[in-house]
Amino acid sequence: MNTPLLIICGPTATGKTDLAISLAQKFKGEIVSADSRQVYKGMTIGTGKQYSEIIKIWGYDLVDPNEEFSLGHFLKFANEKIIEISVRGNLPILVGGTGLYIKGILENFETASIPPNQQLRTELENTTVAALYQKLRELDNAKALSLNESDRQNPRRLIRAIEITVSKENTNLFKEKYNSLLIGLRSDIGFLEKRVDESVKRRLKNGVFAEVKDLLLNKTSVNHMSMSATGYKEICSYLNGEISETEAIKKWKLSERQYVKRQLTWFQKQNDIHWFDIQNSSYKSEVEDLVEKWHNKQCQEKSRFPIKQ
RNA sequence: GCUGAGGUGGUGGAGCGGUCAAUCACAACAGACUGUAAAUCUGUCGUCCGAAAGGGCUACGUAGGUUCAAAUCCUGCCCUCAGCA
Repeated sequence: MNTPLLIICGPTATGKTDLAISLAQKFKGEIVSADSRQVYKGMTIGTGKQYSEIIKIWGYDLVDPNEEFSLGHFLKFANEKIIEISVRGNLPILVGGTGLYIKGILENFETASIPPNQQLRTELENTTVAALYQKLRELDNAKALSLNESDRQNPRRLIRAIEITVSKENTNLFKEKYNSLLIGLRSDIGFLEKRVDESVKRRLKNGVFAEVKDLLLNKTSVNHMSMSATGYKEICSYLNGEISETEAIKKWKLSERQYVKRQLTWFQKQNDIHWFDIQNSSYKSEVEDLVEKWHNKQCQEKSRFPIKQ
């Protein structure tokens, strides 16, 4: 029998973690965060981490903001964590807004374990998209043809595709299979925008500016991926004197809204998500009912086919 | 009141007689996504008809004028900004 895995996804500022905590209490769960920016130490206020005293949340503070972290690291970490939690007899709950990370857990990404090839990336840095595409066609024509019009013009994707063809690494390292239930939280865009604005306000009050200042003082490079996070990016521009404080806040709010839309576009396309509107006052109990049914079924099967973990 | 600069699409800002429905950027809208994913990339973007090719209409403060042709030249008027009174 496959490991049960409860997943809570959706755009930012929908209360995913709050919901997860309450479900974890009810169903004896532990949370694994699927968030590409909460992995960085010291990025707490801006990324909206919610440390909980009652429920363990894994996946926060995994690396320094100057370190590399990406899908491959996440899959390794999260898959191990989920199994551990399950072995412990608890329910693993994966919570987050990083769509690719969640997809990576659910599907088998064969090439996700191939690490970046820095030398190659530097070499190809200034190559035009046309030339990159041409190169990919020579190396792996099938792959090149499989790319859509958008990706054919995306240097980052083209370089990665080339990187994979050149790689000698073993693939297929993350091969877990889960019995998952996906819960998606969302609402109409106007409501979500309001929530996002409030959340920005709250984080300002909680001292994000000071947090970013500290990070920069601790030698975090503005060019590092961690500092491309929404809010951090804008605050860095302000601290570097490129824009005013008011502008930074305005841009931050804007980026948040745009991010919400991108997340909605992504998640809308994913299959098997049970969607709940957070404006619906009874959504929490509806989620609980659904999870309970699913959870009971998992438990029954477990007792019917007991296997040694 | 005088002098100088300027008024362009949702915004910033090019254009300075024809190839202009107007470079570009931003916003907006739609979308893509298999180790950077809170990243990156694509398409649309005055309006109407059309599946498309294409066509019609309305537009560069405003009213006139010059010209075969005006966002671009000239004049009046109305605004904005800067300097002087």
